[in-house]
Amino acid sequence: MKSNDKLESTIVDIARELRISPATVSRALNDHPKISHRTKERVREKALEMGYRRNKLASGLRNNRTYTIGMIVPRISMFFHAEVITIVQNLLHRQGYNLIICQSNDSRELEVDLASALYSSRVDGVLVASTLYTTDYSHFDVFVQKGIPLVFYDRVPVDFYPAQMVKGDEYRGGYLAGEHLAEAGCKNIAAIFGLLGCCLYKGRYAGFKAALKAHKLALKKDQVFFHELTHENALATLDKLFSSKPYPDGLFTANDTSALAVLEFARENKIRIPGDLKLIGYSNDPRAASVTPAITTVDQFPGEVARQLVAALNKLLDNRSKKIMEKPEALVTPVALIKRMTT
Amino acid sequence: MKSNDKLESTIVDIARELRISPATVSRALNDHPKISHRTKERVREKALEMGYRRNKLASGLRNNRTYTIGMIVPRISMFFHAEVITIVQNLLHRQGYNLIICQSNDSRELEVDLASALYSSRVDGVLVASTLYTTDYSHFDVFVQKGIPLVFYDRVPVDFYPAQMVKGDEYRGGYLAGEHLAEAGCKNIAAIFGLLGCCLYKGRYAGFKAALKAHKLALKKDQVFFHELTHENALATLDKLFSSKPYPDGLFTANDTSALAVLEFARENKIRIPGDLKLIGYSNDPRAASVTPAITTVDQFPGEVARQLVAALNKLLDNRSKKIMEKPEALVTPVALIKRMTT
DNA sequence: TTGAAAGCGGTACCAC
DNA sequence: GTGGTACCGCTTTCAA
Repeated sequence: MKSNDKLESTIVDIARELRISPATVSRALNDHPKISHRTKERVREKALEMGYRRNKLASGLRNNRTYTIGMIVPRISMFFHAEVITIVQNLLHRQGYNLIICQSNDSRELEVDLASALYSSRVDGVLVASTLYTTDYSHFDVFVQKGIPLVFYDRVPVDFYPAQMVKGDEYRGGYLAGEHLAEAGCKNIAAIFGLLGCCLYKGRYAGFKAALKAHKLALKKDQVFFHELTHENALATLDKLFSSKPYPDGLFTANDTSALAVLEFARENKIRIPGDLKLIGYSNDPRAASVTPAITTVDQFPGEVARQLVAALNKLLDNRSKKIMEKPEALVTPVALIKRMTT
Repeated sequence: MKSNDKLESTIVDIARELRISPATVSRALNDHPKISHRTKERVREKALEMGYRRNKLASGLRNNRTYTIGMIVPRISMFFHAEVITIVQNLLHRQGYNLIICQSNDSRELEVDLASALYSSRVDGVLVASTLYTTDYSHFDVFVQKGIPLVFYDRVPVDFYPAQMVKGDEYRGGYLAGEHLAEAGCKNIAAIFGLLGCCLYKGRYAGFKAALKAHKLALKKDQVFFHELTHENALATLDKLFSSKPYPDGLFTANDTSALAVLEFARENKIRIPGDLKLIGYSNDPRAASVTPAITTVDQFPGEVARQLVAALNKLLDNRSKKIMEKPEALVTPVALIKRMTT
């Protein structure tokens, strides 16, 4: 045993062993063009032998680059987000970036903490799908001010915020749903949305309303609900909706969790779907496909979102080193109606 | 504007503004007992005013502590893992730790990269549910050697590995499933497991076999299958299983994804469940509850796993500073049979 | 109660 | 092609 008492072997240790300078070792490990092939070989060999691993803290500190991207999502268990994360991670991994995934649990307080922690870790960029309750985005100001690439997606700021965005075509999604119900012959249509403070539901609601209007159908005030889209809330709303006639013959729920709840409610209350009630959900959650009857829903193409997200990030990362500030722009990703058995 | 040209404000900037030393600023920000209350106030105020944020890279480099824990899971989209992650994150957040979540996509190659990246980031500890294909765990040796807390859970090494473990009671889970089918009167029982290289299926298989044996039932060689538990694989196996009589009257699938596939196959092939075939899955995936008929399954108590995991980690983190090395030990978390409509 | 200064590990500028 | 060295931002002796 030589000097293995020390836990970490550093670039200096390698230099000492090889009787060369730390600078040379650093350059060799970074494949610097001006280092001789032989030296590189020797250094790499020794590094391996000594179990050397670059200390990212040190190099990040020196370089102002950590090759780490932070991502904040409301819940990793949501199908859409899990998909986006997976693809983003794979894409970034290829580029040599690491991804720090953080969950806000839909708590703005936690989101604030997470943003702060990511900044403290000096991530090179941040991807965010905010909580449903985030209306004040000032906890992200620090990234904007320091010129750290920041891209919002899915749940993006409703009011102007000086950052890049990738958003789904919520309006069109809502429109497609409304149109489909109308064309299926529904005359008395109801709908359940999330809170309109969130861009998602704002868009879906607007599109849905427009579609009904285009088909000369009204969306009556007491047939539209806005609340957090949980299983329980959906059941409560259905109780209300089916407490007095006339019952609706078409229902749009702005997520699939609620649509699943509808199925459950219908089964218990002998409401036939699609016979008595036609149903459309949103997100194309796999559960919507596996349930009986399979639920008609709107696909958000998480893969496409992920690709746009990484593309936008890359552009910002490039511009950053070139010190050019791009005007923030909103990219829109497609949606599509997936027709199944509930309509 | 004073010196706001510089993007980052550091402890030195604060010191200069306040005409005190950086050391004092550092101590004030860390709430050092010997700093006067007044100085602390002034520093904190100035820090806020200047938008100062501690640079974790620098403090981590200096302290050999990053207050960051790394976590490697096969897929965040799996219900069990999503649950564990969420609870682990919440627990660690309370303790002031950040969590880096990494996905191996069940690729050992990627797992190796991720382990290396986490070490490079000098995380204070690592939590791992390995890929199905990891049998060589040497990429984690670095953590063992440097005394960095390492805890495996769920998918743990089958052979001895010198690290702490938290594993589900797979044997008992398998036993409960077998016993339940036997007690339901099944005489011709089939089963689908994952590859036995993985501790999960090894345990579930052993328990299941033992239960059948205890009930004087045989598990025939051509009625047991071992393969990756995907939807497609399950359908293929079912084709085989139902290609010739006698058909099984009881089936255990070692995950819920496969059980869902069974439901789909049964529907298409007019097999009545539970009439013709009784079915048990594993994991208590929410989909198993929402489908019709709701699937009997085995709950793994992800919350309990998460708590044990964090407890084990904390113990190691404590011991580390005390420089005591604990003997690695395997903690076992409970499972429970959730009886529903398929049995 | 506070300050001066060394140093964590790696990189890059300036020499040679 | 290689070496010497200052420095990234923060913490922590040691000294006052």
